[in-house]
Amino acid sequence: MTKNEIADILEQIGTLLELKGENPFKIRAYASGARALEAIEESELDRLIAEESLQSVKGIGEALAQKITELRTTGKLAFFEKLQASIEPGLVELLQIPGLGPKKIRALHGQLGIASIAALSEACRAGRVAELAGFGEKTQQKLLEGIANREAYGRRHLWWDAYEVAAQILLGLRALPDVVRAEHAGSLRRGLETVGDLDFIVAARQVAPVVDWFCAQPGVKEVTARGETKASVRFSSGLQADLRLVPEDQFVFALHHFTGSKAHNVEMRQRALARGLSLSEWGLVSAAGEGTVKEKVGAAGAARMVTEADLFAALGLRFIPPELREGMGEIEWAERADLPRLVEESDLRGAFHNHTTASDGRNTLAEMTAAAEALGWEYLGIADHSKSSFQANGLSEERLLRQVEEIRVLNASGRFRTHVFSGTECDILPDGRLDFDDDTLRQVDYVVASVHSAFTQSEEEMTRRLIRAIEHPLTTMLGHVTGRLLLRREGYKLDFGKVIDAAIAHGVIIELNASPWRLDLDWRHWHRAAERGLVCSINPDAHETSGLLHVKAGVLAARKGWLTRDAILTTRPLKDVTAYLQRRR
DNA sequence: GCCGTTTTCGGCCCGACTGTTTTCAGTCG
Repeated sequence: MTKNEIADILEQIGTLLELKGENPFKIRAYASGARALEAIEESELDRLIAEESLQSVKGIGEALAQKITELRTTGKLAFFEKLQASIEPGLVELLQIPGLGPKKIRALHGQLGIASIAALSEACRAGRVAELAGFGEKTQQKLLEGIANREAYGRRHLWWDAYEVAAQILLGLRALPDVVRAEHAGSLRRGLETVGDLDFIVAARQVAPVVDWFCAQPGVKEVTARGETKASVRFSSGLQADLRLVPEDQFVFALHHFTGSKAHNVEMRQRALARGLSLSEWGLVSAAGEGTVKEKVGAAGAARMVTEADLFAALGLRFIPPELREGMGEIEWAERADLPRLVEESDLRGAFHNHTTASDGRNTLAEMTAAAEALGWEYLGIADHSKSSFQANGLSEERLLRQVEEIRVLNASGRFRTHVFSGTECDILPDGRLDFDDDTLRQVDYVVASVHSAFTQSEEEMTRRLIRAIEHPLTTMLGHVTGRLLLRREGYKLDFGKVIDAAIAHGVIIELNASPWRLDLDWRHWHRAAERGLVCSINPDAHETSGLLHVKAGVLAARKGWLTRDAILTTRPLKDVTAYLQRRR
């Protein structure tokens, strides 16, 4: 079991103990034990266990040392299993409702016997929750809203989660002997930040074995439809997946149709009609009803229609990448043949805004650097939290300066080919000031300024606050500008036009936070913003080594925002980035 | 459950906001 997996279990123990009403300090001991464990490197952990000296680590005592050792050596923990069995699983689920913490859940369970979201919903509607001490009408109403939101959100899934499932299925489909062509389609292929369901388009020599294989995928909870041309399944995660089987000569049309979006398809069909053609998922035919596309675009043209590029060409268009197919002007651009060459994952040479165990990350500076080196990155920016982010173990001035020194030593050692930039994710205080004084800020290579508090300010206050941070001469870039958490929390209210104008005027970068939960600033703003000169930085906001991979989601969002390599700082080589940052200091 | 030059028991412990209260508990980031 990896150290982060062990830390996860310590966290879960903390949560379960909270629900039991345990001593809060004991609960915190589990959380801080998890933090302490993350700050140890894997090889070091094995050495400490072998030497029975885990207790020498601050935050790990006798009890935690024993539990960590048991998990590392056996992969299990009897104490944890017993604890899990002693608590109704529905209570853990209740923690997902905003406004409900362990205390309130205990009251609901103890006094009303509520142990599931469904039971909570029923009790709220019956007015029984408002009658409890410590609860009231407003709380009851808020809980109902939270449950309703959760249900609405529950119908969609993060792109990243959907992609992980879809990528495996696509690989499997393509490996089947009967499959000629297979692609995924829908909002997943368009790289939308959330995905409703998965669509797979397959051309196969034989249908039945493909359908059988699809319905037998691991995690399939229910087969909701199963026929000659289509099968639908639902996974235990709630994610739905459709498989569509089409003849090989219709594959391109089906792929284009099911990739969408609806707005894009409507425009494409109108364009076809204007040329006397009719476009559908089945093909491109004469709109008069008689004859096929061969008579309209020539036999040679129809014979060549094996890729989407052929389909677009038949309508006088350059190929439109799926990410741009949102009905937001892409067809006019493709007609003029000047679609931008969108950024690609291979263009990236590094990333800023990453965390280590110094604040709330789960891997050490050396582990994060090694992971960046393994990705072939020329540079890695570290930006741990600043002092006001107590909840995230933000760094004081002293700890920040110590980290700057640690990074200087690491760079000088030549241990990694990847250069590390020292930075800070500096809180923007409610009045727009930064969390560190200028002397401290001048010690780091760059500053990511982010909001982590007072989310409920008015649009005017929040806009003024961000602009004040932008005007600070030492701000390099803004972090997750709206603070949204996809499917969980809306971003705060903001006048985007004013903030973007200010950023351009002061040469401040805005990050495209590539965390699959954020993807913030939203892709919908980027096309216009970049045209006006805004520079983007694709930042994974990684809190562990695997989080660096999230730049993949960031690149997709950037492509949806029409961004080219030139608009993105993190595609530039180390030499240029270094010069850029030095000009800003 | 962890910690310790006020040390083996008693303290640990950020601040804003909300909704419930009439001085504060619970939640959140």
